[in-house]
Amino acid sequence: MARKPGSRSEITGPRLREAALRLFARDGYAAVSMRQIAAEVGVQAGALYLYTADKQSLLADLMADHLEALLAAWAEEAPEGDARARLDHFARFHIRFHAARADAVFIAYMELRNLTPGNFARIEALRRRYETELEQILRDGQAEGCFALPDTKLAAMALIAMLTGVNTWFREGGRLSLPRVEDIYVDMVLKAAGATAGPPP
Amino acid sequence: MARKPGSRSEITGPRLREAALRLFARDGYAAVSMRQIAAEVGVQAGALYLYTADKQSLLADLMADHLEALLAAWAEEAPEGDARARLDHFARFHIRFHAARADAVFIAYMELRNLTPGNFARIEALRRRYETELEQILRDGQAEGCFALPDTKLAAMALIAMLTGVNTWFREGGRLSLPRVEDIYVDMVLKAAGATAGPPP
DNA sequence: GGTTGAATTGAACGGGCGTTCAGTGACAAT
DNA sequence: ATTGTCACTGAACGCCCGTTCAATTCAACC
Repeated sequence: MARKPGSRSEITGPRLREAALRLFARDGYAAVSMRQIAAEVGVQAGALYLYTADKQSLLADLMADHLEALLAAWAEEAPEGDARARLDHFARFHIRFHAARADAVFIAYMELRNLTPGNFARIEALRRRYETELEQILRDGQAEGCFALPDTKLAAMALIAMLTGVNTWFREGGRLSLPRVEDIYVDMVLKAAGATAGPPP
Repeated sequence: MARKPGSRSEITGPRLREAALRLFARDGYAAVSMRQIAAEVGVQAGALYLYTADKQSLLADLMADHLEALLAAWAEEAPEGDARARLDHFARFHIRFHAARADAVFIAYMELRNLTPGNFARIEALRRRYETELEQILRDGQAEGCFALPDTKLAAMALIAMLTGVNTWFREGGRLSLPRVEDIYVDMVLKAAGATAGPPP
């Protein structure tokens, strides 16, 4: 047996990426073997190398794609208005986007140490760009006089850590709906930023 | 050659735990081999099994010890006073304790998925106990009327995520000293909790 | 319907894994 | 000086790892 009936690269390629994403998120990059991924795809291990140079770039590409999708999605929202409204928007966007891609988020935060230095730099630069988006909002708010923050850089990291933390416990169908979670976090985020009172939720 | 000169179990035991802690934190549990740990200790791999039943319980014990030390240290601080002062105290304690044990913190958050179900339950129960300590402060503050929180459970998780995030970037000798970082985070934490104004920092 | 190129197999490569255990040298107590 | 236990070695067990490659079969086009 060699080539399988119905086989097409536009099918196997994405399936490889989906399987790798799920398995890496569940068990960790180091604990998942190429043979396990191949079995999930329904293929022998050797066939994977038609779609990725090696295991390392499979991981790096998954992470880079996730972060690029994140930046692209945020760029598309491009909120207008005062800093308060934009921070509200950012918090909701972050929670919503991350809740919809739990596996990719998990990998992008947990598997950084398994990247080679070159790949790490590439990924880290993308993450930094996203952080800067929030930092800009905080700086603008500071300038407009509607936020009160001792350090915008720290605040950006603190708020992102808080928002990303949602992913560790949120499950669809739990005690709270996602919009309700958004409301609660927006309230805390705005308060933490020292936002002057705006329209009540 | 068999027994080595100067060898004593009170020495090798701790050295094993220190080496495992450092290597697990740096490379991840799955990526570190017993032979690597042994080399770090200066011993052959087989000798490790005089000090741990297997690799899995080595990890579980490191995590349990960390969380038990955390709970014990917090119990010893036992802050008195109103909820606002206790929340201030908790935030500073959390940042200080975690900054001093970056490796253990990292492992306790990142390697949960490498625990067997039994060990996972044991560790998770300890973490939950710590979360409850904060939640109690928030509930008391809510009752005292000095906090304004839509959901104390969520707030507890959100604040812990924010505080623990410090560990991802804080390095001794960086732009900000630890006490300064504490001040900044306490400010944001109190604001996020909707704390009514107290003494300025 | 024949040809060509794409998709895949299956075996092999060298190496590392966690764990066990008989053997051995060093220390402590007598 | 002898004994007994403690701490450790070194080899072995069976197994899995990431990656390569010749051979093979299918799909697509002429």
